[in-house]
Amino acid sequence: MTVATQKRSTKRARSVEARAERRDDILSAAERLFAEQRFSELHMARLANEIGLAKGTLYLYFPSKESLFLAAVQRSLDAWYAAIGGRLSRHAFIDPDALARELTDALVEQPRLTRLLALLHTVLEQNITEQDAVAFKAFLARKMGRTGIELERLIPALEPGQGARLLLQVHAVVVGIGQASDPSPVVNRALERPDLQHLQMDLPTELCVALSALFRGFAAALEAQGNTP
Amino acid sequence: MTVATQKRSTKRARSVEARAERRDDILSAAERLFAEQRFSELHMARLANEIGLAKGTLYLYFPSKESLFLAAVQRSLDAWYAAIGGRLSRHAFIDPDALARELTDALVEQPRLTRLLALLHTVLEQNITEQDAVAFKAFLARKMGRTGIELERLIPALEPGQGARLLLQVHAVVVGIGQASDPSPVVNRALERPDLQHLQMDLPTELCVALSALFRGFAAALEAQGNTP
Amino acid sequence: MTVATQKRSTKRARSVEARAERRDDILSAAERLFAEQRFSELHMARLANEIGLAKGTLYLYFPSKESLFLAAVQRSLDAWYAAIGGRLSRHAFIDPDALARELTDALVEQPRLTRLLALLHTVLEQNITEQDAVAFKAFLARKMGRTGIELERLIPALEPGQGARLLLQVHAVVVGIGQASDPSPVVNRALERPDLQHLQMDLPTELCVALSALFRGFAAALEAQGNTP
Amino acid sequence: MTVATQKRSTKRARSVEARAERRDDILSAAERLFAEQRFSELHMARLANEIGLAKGTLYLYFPSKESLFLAAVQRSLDAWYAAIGGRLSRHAFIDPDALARELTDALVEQPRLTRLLALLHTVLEQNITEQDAVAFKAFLARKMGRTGIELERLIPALEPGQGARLLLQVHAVVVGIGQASDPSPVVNRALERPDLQHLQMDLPTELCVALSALFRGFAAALEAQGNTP
DNA sequence: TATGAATGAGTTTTCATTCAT
DNA sequence: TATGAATGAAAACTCATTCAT
Repeated sequence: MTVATQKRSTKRARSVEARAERRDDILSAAERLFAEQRFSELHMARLANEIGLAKGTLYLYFPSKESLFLAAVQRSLDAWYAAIGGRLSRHAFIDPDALARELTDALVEQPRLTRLLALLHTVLEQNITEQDAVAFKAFLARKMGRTGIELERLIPALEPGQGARLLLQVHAVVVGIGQASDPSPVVNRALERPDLQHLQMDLPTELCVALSALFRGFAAALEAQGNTP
Repeated sequence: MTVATQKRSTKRARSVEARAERRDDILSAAERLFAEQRFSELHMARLANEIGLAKGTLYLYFPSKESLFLAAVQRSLDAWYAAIGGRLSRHAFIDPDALARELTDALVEQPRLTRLLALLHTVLEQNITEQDAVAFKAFLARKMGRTGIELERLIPALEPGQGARLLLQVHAVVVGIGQASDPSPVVNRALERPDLQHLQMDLPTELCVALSALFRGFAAALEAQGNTP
Repeated sequence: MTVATQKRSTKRARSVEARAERRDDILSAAERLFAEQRFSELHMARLANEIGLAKGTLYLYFPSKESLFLAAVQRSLDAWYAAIGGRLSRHAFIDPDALARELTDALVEQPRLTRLLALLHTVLEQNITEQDAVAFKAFLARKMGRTGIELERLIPALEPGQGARLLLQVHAVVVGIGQASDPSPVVNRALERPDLQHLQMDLPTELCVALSALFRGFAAALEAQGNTP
Repeated sequence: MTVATQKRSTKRARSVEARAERRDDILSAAERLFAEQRFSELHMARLANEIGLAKGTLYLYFPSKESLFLAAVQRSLDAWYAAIGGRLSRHAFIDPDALARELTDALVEQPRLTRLLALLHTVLEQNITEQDAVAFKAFLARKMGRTGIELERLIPALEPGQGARLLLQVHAVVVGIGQASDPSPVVNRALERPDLQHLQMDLPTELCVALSALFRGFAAALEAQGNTP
């Protein structure tokens, strides 16, 4: 199917940079292959082969398959938050629709993130060490905190801390719509039937609508609260 | 050759009613045990044993483990929609907060539904026949269609068909927040740390907030649209 | 595939004759289905369904699947020996070629016998009671004894007892060529290749050649022995 | 997730030779154990354990149980043909009895071959890939072709191609008599009864007689044909 | 560092047979 | 007799991970 890239260079990664680069290669390959195959179907052997490494070598960079994919999730989330940061910094204030659009556009640039996020709850978080869990969640808290503050800057109605909370809900919505819009092949075929087509969800469209509504509603609720304390 | 060393036989379900009842017993047990153990840890043997049946008997009622749990999801969803129907029918009109509250309350009455829903995308829909997928999605379409119309009655701003679409988003939100609020034990422990506590999500609270915002925002968007066509 | 005959008459077989007839129906169905499906793929449920009986009913007639098929083998062997008897009785003496032809022709009239015989050694005789084994072998001894005597009548060179012994070898040859000429679908496909076609064996042709050679050689050996005692 | 609790590791077969040797060890063990236990009773676990390997390791050498035993059949057949080749090369010409004796003696040196051959038709050839089937049959064609030519040299009456054909029949006879002379324990007990003893077949004796007759008859038929064309 | 041979835990599903009805 | 619901034993194979080289 996918031809083994087999770089056959397989030089030893001696320097720190070389190691970091190889680690990144692994994550990229994992991300790429994961777009084609489900987690359980994507074997470490295939991944190693794709990169031109031996199976054992992967374990010099990641202690487990779960840990490897957790790193991939993290990397992809990182990129998303970076993209969001860049986009938001260009606004002085922003209305719900525009914010939803920015987040959605930033997500579309990371087309593999949603699949990876779906792994998070159902697979990865079931099979990692507490240490990894803490590290990942701390990373998430950091990113959300930072971007939350940015949101609070853009949406005056948001009080301190509510930006991050809003982001938690954004996450949930991304996960939910992400899963609904990425059905398995079998389900996909079922949803092609005329009478079931309206159950299909297009990720960008629906996500933008949902986020927009969420932001609008959130703001409205806060204003209502604010007006009638 | 294969000797069946009968131990103690359960009463035979010969009538149609008895069969339906036994099927229901199986689903109830599956639901109950699934609240304790993850899907992959919940073996058919344990399930059978719990009910006092032999493993093979389960397969007289469901062709596979996946199919069994799909039926459990369906039953639980059915109950949720029934509860929603009952609750909504008592309103002539409804505001976003109240609607969010009703849906949330109805969900809280089905505490196992969210976990089952999380299975849907990641496990069940990967391993079922197209026929089962069609049946399940048709069931979903029916329920959503009916309840969608009810929503359109309660929220005048909703045009025909938008009730069901809104429900698709409700589903996504339920799935997303459901997963976020039901972390694995390891993650749970991580989230107990002071600096990570704010990542915890309480299902009823957050769901109600999110749905309320969603409805409010949806209505607002529609009105905005309606006012400036 | 094969449409369930579903006689739905399913009258109770009260008289002895009715029982015998039903037993025969079962054997006929077993033989017929066994021509389509290998032993392990031919389930008792399918067999029962084909006849329009319930699974359990089969066990009122045969104590086990193996026993059922052993009876089928026996019935088919019986028919073969009957056919042979009829054919041989029409000769006063016979030459090797003609004898081989008669046996082969008699076998061709029982096209399912060879498959059943292949079951005998590898499956049935591994899983029957000693009692059944004795009964079957005694039956075989009876048939072979009788026909052996007939052979001794037709081939003067044969001394008493050698007819039966010759038949044992005939059996072996029938089994061996029977298996070789009835390859599995996969092997069949392999044997269609030009360079492998010469490994194909046509049962009637090869059997006749082999038996003819066997008889001719047997007679020659005896004569050689007889001439130089 | 899946923790590999290494116990004691066998020496790793890294070189090509070491791998070939290990493969051979596996085949030898399989052959040896198969003399004691029927195919279905001989579990891969037992086999692995016997060699001091883990189950999984077997699958590094053979893709399936069937494929493993097919290789065993092939190896054993190979040895038989080698033995035959050696024996026949010592003759300038040969009479039927002597030929039968050589083949029988060569077979007796491979006491496990007949059992393995019985597997071929009933089990192995039902469960292999077409590719494996082709490879095996091609191997067989090669061996038979070579030995067939040898036969044609030794038996002048044989025309080109008839040596191989004769070998096909030899195969069939070996299979048939092999099965008849290797009854299951139960049948064996039945055949110990005085009135059934004459159904017992002694492999070397009966095979030699049958082959001798076959060759003699074959030659006679050819001569008859040759004399009266 | 890299390799890849070796490890071994882990579980659904089938189907001949039984027996309550 | 007939039914068919219930029984439960049974085993090959995968693949993440390890570790000798």
